[in-house]
Amino acid sequence: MATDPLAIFKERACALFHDALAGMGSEAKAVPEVPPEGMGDFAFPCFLLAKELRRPPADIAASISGAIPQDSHFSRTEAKGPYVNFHIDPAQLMSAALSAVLEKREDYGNAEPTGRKLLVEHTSANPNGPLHVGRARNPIIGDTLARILSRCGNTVVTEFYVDDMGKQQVTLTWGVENLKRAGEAPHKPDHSLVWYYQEASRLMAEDPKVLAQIDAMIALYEKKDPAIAERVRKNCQIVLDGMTASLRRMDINFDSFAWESRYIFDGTVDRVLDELRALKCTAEEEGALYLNLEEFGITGQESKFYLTRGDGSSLYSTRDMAYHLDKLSRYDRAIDVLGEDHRLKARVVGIGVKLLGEEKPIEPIFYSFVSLPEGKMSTRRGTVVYLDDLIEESVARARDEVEKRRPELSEELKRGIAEAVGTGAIRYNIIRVQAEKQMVFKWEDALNFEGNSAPFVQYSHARASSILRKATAYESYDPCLLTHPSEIALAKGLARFPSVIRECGVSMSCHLLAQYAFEIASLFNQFYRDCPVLVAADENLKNARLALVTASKFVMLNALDTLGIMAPEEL
RNA sequence: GGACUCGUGGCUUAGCCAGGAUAUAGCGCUGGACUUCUAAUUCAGAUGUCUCGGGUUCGAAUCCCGACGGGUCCGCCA
Repeated sequence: MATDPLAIFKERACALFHDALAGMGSEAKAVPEVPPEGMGDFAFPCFLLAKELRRPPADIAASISGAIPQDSHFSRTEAKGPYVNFHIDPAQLMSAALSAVLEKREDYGNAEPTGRKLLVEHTSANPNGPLHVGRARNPIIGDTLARILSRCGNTVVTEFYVDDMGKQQVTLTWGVENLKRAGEAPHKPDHSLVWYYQEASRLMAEDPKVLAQIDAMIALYEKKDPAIAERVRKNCQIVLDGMTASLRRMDINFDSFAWESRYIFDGTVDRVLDELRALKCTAEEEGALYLNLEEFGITGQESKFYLTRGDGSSLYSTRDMAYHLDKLSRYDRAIDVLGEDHRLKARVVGIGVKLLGEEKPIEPIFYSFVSLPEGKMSTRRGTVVYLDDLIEESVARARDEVEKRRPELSEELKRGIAEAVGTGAIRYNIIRVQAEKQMVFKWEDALNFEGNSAPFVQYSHARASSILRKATAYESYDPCLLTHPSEIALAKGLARFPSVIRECGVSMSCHLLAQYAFEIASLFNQFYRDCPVLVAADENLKNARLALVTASKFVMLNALDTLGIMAPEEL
């Protein structure tokens, strides 16, 4: 059974079009496009054929259209200017869409298994304080992408790369071990520890003795001192636990954690350095090994890329090369979700990994920063909006709305709805924007529950659920009874879901899925307005509409699930 | 200074990779729809030199070059 109900129509249209074209003596191939509203379902442009056949495009379209025989899949095919447009027979489409969704249900939209195992590395934030809204774009993109790629038939593993070797983590540990906090500490561990990091950073900047102590700790750490490693890791783990707790609330979970220090302590970084040292494109300068980037097309001041310090100790990107070699040996594809500040580094790590003999590429996805209206966010300076505060605020606002709209619901139900709406709205509002566009964080946008938002989709899903709750189960349905334009438009939308998932996976972009979810919800709302279900004219029409409602509910559910957003039965 | 990236109604945004038929939507604005399966909904209307200038093309929001504006990077930090 076909997973994609549109595929059979598309193939048929292509075959008919090319048969007609062959009849005119042309071997040319044309790819169908999606025409504007009301002009059918597949459009074949005839511009490219104009040159070969030496006739105007509109002429060719008319001839081809005339040569296409009547076909049961299509209600009509017509030439419209320079295009040949195919209109899918609405009854056939309705039938194909409904049977595809109702057969696959929760799995509708999933592709056949590829047999490939992928790793999506995301978040990987320095464990020196709680996640802020700027960084939150990373886990939301990463988790959504993992869900999309999984529906595309891959086995997907998500991983958090824990940077436990950085100066920031040592600074945090120095703070925890040397500073005494006055007053009450915040309850959540990451929020409690960030004070030590901020305070230690401040002291380090004004007091050279503090700086010296921290530098001494770093030196010891780099000599692979196990005791200090344990002290630093302990604090990293505490902050990490706080971060993952916040993310869990948005249904973001990690399958594994890779600790940066591991690659130092188990000797893989040393092996990587030995191999790099032997290459022609590396050289040393006062004991420091560097990679000459000029021959890779990266010129200017950044053409010398340092791999070690003068004392031979490794640098961040070198350790990243070791990590990526390990990843690529374990998985068929390695995808990294990275902030735009990592663009150059990611390129260099990619070059390094290739030089070290790895054939598979690292596939980075970049996103631009989320800033505040008054400037960029910084944990060190404390100019941030913490993710936890945003979640609290969003859930509280959702709670107010539920209280206002559904006072009769039980306490437990209201709490569950507020949580789903509050966290869903955050995920949606971040994922709906293309990753590479920069965003300015505004509370009013982040807490938008109307229009293009998660609650809009959740609300439509709840409406569908409500109808199904009140209806008695139908035995069978006749898709031919569904002929209202709103019903047809909705069915066409439902039929598109598998190709939307595929497109998101191929282009590795998540914002298209949010847009699709919104479109389906909007189509469902129009159907809801135009076509009464429970009080339909007769029993047969009611059953057919119940089938359409059921299918719509599954598609909205699947789209929301792929976006990592809960779909409550009631709102 | 060099490199990368983004620039689409008042605000936010899709389309750009694979150029083609009236540029997608949301917010906001004006006006309408709750005796109707949940109005977090819906309908109508106003709002655009697709940053600017060149080029390629029968045809450019889309490709190329240049400029301008925002962001980011250019450390033996991470």
